[in-house]
Amino acid sequence: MDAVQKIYEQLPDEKAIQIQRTRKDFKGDFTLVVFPLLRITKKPPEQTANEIGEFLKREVEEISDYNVIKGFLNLSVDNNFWISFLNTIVGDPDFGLQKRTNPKKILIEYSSPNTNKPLHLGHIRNNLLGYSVATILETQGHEVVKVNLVNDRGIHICKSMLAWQKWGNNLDPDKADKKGDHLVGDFYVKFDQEYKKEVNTLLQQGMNEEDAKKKAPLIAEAQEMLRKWEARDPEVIELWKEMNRWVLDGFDITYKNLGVDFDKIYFESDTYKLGKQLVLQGLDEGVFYKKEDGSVWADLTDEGLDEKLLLRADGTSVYMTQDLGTANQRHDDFNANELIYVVGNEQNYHFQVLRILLSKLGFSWAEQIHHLSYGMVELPEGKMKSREGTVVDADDLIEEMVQTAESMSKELGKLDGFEEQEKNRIIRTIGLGALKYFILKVDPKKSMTFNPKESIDFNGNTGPFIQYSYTRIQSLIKKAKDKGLKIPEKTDQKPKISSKELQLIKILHQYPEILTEAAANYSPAVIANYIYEVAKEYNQFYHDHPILSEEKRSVSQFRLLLSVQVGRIIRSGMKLLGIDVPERM
RNA sequence: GGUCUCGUAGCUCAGUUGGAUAGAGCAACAGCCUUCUAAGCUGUGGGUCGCAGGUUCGAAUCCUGCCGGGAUCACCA
Repeated sequence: MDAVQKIYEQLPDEKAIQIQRTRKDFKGDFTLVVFPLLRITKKPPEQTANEIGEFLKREVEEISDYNVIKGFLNLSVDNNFWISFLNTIVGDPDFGLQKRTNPKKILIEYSSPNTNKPLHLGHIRNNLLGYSVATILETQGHEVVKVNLVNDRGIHICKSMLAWQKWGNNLDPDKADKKGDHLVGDFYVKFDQEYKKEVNTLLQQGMNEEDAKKKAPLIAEAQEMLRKWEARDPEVIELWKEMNRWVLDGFDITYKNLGVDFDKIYFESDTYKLGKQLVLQGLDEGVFYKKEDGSVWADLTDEGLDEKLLLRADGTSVYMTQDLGTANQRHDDFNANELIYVVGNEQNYHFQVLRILLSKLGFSWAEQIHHLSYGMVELPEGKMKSREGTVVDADDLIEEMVQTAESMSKELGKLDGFEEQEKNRIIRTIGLGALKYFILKVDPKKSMTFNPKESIDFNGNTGPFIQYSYTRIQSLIKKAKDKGLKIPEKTDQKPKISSKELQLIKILHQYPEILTEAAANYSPAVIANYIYEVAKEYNQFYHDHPILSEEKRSVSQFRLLLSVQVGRIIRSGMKLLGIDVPERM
């Protein structure tokens, strides 16, 4: 910008300075797009570019050369700059981590399971996204609180409980030799089957469908149970506590396998009454209104939306009421600057309304609520439907991935010479790495297709490929040490560097930008795709250039240094995604 | 029907927020194991960026309208 001012004696608009990375097929590192500057220079694009380029080459030390193609001024940065950049980052183990002067306190809610069935593929996407975004924000210097709101009450919970009472034969997870969440899920399915039978019978007796669904004895019993639960009936409460414990123990295992965790777990049974007070307050203030039957509503037609029910005629809450309450409570509990909800895109409307209602109630922090909306996970055959048994169970899937990792590794002879225990750890890391990476590399907001067969692929743009690149670097470092080759802290000499080495350094240079972008968009996918690029670039470089050759020691040292740094970037990037990398594989 | 969202190679996905000749992997085909791990590397073929307009020096990207898929518009959570 200064350059433009000096040459043309006029300060350009900040927006008019467009500097970007030069495309691969052109010579240069950074490109200045001169089109926006023509208004000031009043000269043809090429002449303008040449004038600026000449000036920069003369005045700025780091810029070694330039070339002009049409309206693009490609600037080449001196190799010494890249070498000293590499030296700098090697000396900074926290390279890329932002030290913010004004860190935010960010609360992120994710997972939010129901305690009537086990976790499935959709939950996996949710959990991985939530955990990863939390880690990314932390590295950006923010204080992050991870929260899980467990939906542990309601009619669906009663359905499982009722089925257990009727057909459970006092079975528990130990006796059934089954994870508790799966056992309870079985009863949920059982309920639905029996309920359907009843509805069919009623239909055959000539009842219409709507009535039959309402009048079936089982649903009536479940509703009765819910009433008892709300009245704190001791027997029901005890059963409820026990079965929830089974499920939660089961979830803990799945969470542990996925490598996710929480700072605080909320239970809906504790919070479901919140919000009513807020609504009544809003009613007093005239923000909401009451209908003749006594129900309370919000009028959102000004915003282009419908009316929204907040309290039923009998004074009980709905989902939205609760969410108003929990949002408020959370804001009070943590005084967070930002609240992120990781929730599927089927609730986009809900969160749109939630934000509007909170601001209508006068909460200034309403705008700090972010809905991290993610798309459905579909199977090649179509959508997953729990009732039709086409869900992919989380535990089954994890197990399947690990088993595939095992058989692939065996086939390739990768596991020879490992202790049993270490072998198991490695195949777990790889199997889960494949699964996690497959899910995280896709832009969160897009719905994605999950093909179980393809996801287990370990070649190409996959987690195992990246893990593999990392372990090769580790092995390289070890072998270098064994050979007595010292890994340099930095390189003081000025080695001649090849184009591939340069390219790698330039890619590493982008790391901080990538982190910022990922944090701003709440998108681990940005990092995933970047790490793949690093790993791929490294593999190509690695293939072309032997590093440990005796005769070219000085060159080798530099390459070793570069390898170490690539390894660090891969490891930290994978950590941000919540994916482990093995030291050897 | 209203609102939101997505549409890029046969398949799964990127595309640095408006820049240059559109990028990977898988699948197909042809090569590469005396270098440190071949879970790798090299090459070939494959595109009307859903369609049509508009905005401007310049559009996969922004605006409008169609077409197609998905979500949502519950006194379910």
